Amino acid sequence: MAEMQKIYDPSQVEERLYTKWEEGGYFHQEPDKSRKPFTIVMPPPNITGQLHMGHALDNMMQDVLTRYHRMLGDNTLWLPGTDHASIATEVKLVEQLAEEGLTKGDITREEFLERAWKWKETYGGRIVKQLRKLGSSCDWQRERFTMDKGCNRAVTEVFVRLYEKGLIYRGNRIINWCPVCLTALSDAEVEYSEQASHLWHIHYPVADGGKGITVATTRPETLLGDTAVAVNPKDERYSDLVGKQLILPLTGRTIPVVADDYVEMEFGSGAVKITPAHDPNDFEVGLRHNLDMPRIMNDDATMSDLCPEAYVGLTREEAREKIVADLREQGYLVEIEDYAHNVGECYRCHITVEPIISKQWFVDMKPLAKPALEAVYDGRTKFVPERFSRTYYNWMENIRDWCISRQLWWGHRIPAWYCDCGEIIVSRETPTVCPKCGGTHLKQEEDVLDTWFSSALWPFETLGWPDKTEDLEQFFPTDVLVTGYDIIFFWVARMIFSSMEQMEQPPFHTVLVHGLVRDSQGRKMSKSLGNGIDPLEVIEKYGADALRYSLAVGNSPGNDLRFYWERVEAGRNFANKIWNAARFVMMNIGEEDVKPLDQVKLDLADHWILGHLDSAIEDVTNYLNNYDLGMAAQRCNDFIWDDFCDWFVEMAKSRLYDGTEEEREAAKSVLCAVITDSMKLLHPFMPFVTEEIGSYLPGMDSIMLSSWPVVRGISDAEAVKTMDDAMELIRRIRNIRSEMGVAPGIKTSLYVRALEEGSALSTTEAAICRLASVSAITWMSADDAKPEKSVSIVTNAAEGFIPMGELVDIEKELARLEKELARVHGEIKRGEGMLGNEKFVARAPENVVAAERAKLEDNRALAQNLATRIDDLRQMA
RNA sequence: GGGAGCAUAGCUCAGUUGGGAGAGCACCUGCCUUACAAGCAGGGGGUCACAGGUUCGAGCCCUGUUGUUCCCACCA
Repeated sequence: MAEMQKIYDPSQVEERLYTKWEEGGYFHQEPDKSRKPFTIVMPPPNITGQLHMGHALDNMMQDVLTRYHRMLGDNTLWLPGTDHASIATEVKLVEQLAEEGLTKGDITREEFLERAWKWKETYGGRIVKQLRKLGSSCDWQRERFTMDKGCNRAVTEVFVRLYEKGLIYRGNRIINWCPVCLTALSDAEVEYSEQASHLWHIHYPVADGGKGITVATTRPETLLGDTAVAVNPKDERYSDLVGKQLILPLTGRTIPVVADDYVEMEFGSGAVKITPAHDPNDFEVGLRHNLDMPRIMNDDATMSDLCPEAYVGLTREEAREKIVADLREQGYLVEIEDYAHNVGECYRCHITVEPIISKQWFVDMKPLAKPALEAVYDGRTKFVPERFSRTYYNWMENIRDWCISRQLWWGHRIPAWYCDCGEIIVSRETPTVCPKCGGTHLKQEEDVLDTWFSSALWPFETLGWPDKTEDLEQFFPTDVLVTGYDIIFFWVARMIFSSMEQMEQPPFHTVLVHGLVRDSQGRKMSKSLGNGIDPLEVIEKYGADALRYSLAVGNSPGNDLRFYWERVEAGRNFANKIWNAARFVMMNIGEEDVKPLDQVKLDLADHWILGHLDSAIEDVTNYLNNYDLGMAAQRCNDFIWDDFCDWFVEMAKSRLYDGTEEEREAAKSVLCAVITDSMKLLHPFMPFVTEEIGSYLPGMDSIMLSSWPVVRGISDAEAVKTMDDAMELIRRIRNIRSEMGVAPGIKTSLYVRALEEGSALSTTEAAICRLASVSAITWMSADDAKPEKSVSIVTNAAEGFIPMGELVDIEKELARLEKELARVHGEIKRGEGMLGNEKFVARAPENVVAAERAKLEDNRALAQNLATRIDDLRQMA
């Protein structure tokens, strides 16, 4: 057997073990109908991405669950993959072109895609290599890519199905346009931030004379596209002007005054300029009043030739400046007011988006949203923590149609073809003739789909859908989705409605939500701030186990956590601690066989540690089942460090060094059993060090492939209690020594007043002496103490129960709780005006009420129990 | 405007059926005790934001207040 090093060095271990696991096929399992499946699909990182702390956290959590379920014996699959990240990748590629002095216009689509695939080959593997460093036990044999052939087929299938159902349509609508990426964006892809700006008050004179109207705007450059001024129909100030024409300054055009409810009378002057082509609200007004919708900006946000000649070709910023100057000069500018308002930016390039009318493809969301909402309402999918379901409701109930077309090249090209006759053909296969006119001149849609369209299908497209594969049958629906709260809208919501539509069931039963990893000052880690911590650097310095530990301990579901090097250090220290504990065990076991627990005579300390091990197993199992990873990790730490290392190992030394053969056998057996189970419990969190230690343990091939520990129940409760007394005794002696300033090296004799004659404590006397640094214990009766010359300790085994008053009327308590419950649920009852005009009937309360009622019944039973106990105690007293 | 989170020891945070106020780091004291100084033993330190309420009992449940962070909506 190899000698264990004094200090655990992860760099000597991690890569070797990972290679062993991967090449040994440890991560891969074939579908096995005889076993319960457990499936996680990995949120696919972007191929443009580099591993960051968010990935580290996300993947640690998934790995913990995966390793746990694998050890439970489930048919476990963690399916990895990467995302083509349409827009993000295209941004990179355009940058790359720019370095060569080129633009997209200089090369063909085919050349561009060739570069993209090449880019994917070069950099796309980077992130998956990095994920391996974390110890991620995902099945790389099943690795997928959102743009591989299978995914492309799934995307096409879904698109065609939705189109045929009338849920995908093409239309002229106002959308968010990024003038740099030169593509449409969905609402979710726009980020808003408050910016200091101005409110410009501009006077629009009446064409046939009269006082005119002053409007306020944050965007004076859009004036050139105004086709009306709107006022509230109830606003008496303007009632005589409705229907009249106003002069639109700088243009020589006249525009009508229209009445529309959208206008708030109280804000500003109560009159709004209407630019239908460049503002979502104005667009709606424009539709209602049949207004012209001139697009006054080009795709790159320069002023279009629908503007007066003086402005054509200016950028929107230049146009604003010139227009304000011209208005001022011509006397139309009434006032400039400071004003802060929210401005939308492209989530990729952070340029201010321009709302623009454009012909795009959309998904009709309302019919899809309804089943997706129901799935969460009735608990088929649960968010952990639960509060994120409200975030989800909030978004899904107010869902708007999803703009899915992107004017990009890198992505799934929309499977639609246009015939010269005007017919649109949406088809799974490339069509050759137009079914309407028989024409053969068909041109495929240039646009690609939103990245999230393919991500939305991830839980089933990766398992072989639309084919009915064995994988799909066994592993779908998946179990847990682990992700940050920041992409609930982008991704989770879309996976749920896509799965409800295509698979007629939710894609997973649990969404485990985690927070963001922030820096030590609580700031978001970002490239621009330069405050990001590279997980690979952490791994290099302290090991993947230490990193994982630092992300697990002290983190509760859904909450952000701050990154601290100190925490990683604590993880490293813990790894080293257990390494040395194992080293101690191995040194003492030697080459001899270890007897099974049922063949040795257990002493007090054995019963005690085995009892504590049982409860640790129980707790850790429960925590993991409840997705409370932080608590589970903490519990492992506490048991191993405090109970096992600080107490049991120390207690066992007397027997190992000075004990009889029988005592040595027992100590070795227990040490071995406990360290083995400890490594198993900890393995999901710290896979490397536990696996490495496992390789030294007798009869252990791989901790990773071993089975999850089970409660033994062989510990004797009385013995545990006596051991607790012994520990208390030791603590008191230590205290007294410390107060008296007696160094540990100086052994004193100890007189203990035992409460009982021949206490069981005496069997562990040697260990107590050792831990308390006393040379001997003299047991005395309670009457014989000689406190003045010796340390006198009294153990009090019968100390204290919780004093509890009389429990009052249980019925009253129940009634009160129920009243409260009714009120609470009265408040959260939802269902007003959701999904547009369609009234959605919520059925949240029924099952919640049932659950609450069950809880109350439990409470009641508990209360009755306590009352009985108190009665018993009273009678005893 | 709507919604959610957070406020517990000097710092960062745990605390899930209401009954012990805790961990890591920092600090103080004593220890190189043959697994581990990346360690061991002992210790100081908190009116659990504030005010009410329910309860025999509240960090935990209810109401309100203050401070703070975030998400959604976007009244020009």
